Amino acid sequence: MTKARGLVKTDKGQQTKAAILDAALEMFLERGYEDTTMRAIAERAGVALGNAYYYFHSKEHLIQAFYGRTHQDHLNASAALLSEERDLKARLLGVMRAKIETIEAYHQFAGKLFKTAADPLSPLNPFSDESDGVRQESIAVFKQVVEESSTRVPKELMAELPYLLWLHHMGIILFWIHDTSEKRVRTYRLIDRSVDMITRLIGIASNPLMKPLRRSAIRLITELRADALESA
Amino acid sequence: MTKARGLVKTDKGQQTKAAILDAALEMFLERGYEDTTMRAIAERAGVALGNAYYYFHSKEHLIQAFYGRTHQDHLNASAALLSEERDLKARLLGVMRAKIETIEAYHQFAGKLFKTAADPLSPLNPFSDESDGVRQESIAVFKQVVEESSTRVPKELMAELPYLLWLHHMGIILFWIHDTSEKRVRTYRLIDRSVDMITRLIGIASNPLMKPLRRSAIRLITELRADALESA
DNA sequence: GTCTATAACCGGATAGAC
DNA sequence: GTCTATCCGGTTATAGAC
Repeated sequence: MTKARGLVKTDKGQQTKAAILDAALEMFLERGYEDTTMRAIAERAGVALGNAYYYFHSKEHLIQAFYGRTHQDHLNASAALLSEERDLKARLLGVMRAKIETIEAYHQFAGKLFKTAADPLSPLNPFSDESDGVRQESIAVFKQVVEESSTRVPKELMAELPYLLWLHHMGIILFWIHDTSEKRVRTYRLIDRSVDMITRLIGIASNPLMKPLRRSAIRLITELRADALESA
Repeated sequence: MTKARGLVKTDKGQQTKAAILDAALEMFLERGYEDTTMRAIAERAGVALGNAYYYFHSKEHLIQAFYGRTHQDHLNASAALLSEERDLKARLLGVMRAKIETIEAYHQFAGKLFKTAADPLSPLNPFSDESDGVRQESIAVFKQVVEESSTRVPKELMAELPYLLWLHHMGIILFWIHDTSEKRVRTYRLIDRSVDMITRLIGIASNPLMKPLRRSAIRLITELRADALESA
């Protein structure tokens, strides 16, 4: 209700905003999030400190661009696989590996990033309203992974599966943040194993005998999703 | 290896440290974590600002006391149930509800707390070495939940189940942090539903026909646990 | 109304005297 | 072990230019 802030109208404004953003992402990569001051960002971008705040509510808001940027990278990196491969397991595996590959460069400051994202009140929180757009797009990728695969999934499960896979992917990222192994081998191993488990579980859950359990599980997930997103 | 800080030797030191801690926890409850300044804590404790930092490396370190305190509360709140009830589902349900009840008073600043705990480099991180003691004790509660129940669990599953239940409990807390519903009804509902699912899954996983899947799952969990704790 | 710049404020953290 | 003085950086207020 207050802020016209960030709603840039002029060309010059666009350029200024982009300059600030570029400077920020550059410096985050160079020296990490916490060691990059707003003053330094403003200086590199060639604007005054107050001006940076005119375009970005806070330092955290600069990170939102990171989401969008890496998401786009991820889409590009996954596109070929998703159009060629039809096996569900291979699709999921490929998409997850691509995800880690696209964010790998940011590993050193991902911890700080995650830290701010974990705050329920932060706009960066993946469950928050402000993250809705990115989250929807991210879930959509997993929807595509399943829908355009050769695997048949019961309709009721299909309704929740993309969200579940997105949750799984968030868990993998959490693990990756903590993973200090060389070349992130542990994360990749975890991906291999968990994707294997998931595809097997989907198979089992699709068995008609599992219907009662499946219904309970789906009710659980549906509520979980509704609640998590509503209260965020 | 560096710091003698916080290693209190004298009686007077003990008292000062305790005074600071009490003042801090009081004020966190009264006005929340972020609205409580170190200056205000020092003032209420009757010491100088610098002195508070002599005893606690940072504001975050004041929170560690919170862990110990609520864990003890949780143990007390669960003791009666654990000695009387033998049904696994009832035991797990009781322990989980007791957990939320014991931390409910801190809900308003739990978000900030979680935020710092999410940082891989923070000593408050539940996977960190510094948290090892509390984590072990916490996992031990779930070990007791299963072992002293009337349910038989395959040995290989039994080895990982306490850790899994602890992970589930961390997930519930994460949900609770984001839960703004009245009386936290959503969290309690999630507990009911997820505990129901878990006990059913244990039943299914214990079926001999499930052995191959069970083995895969257990291998996944074992590695996950080893990696998460080693790289922390 | 759109944008820029300067000067403060505030609170976490540290230095160093006693 | 305790204090005072100070730094530092995120954030805000405000004045004004286009």
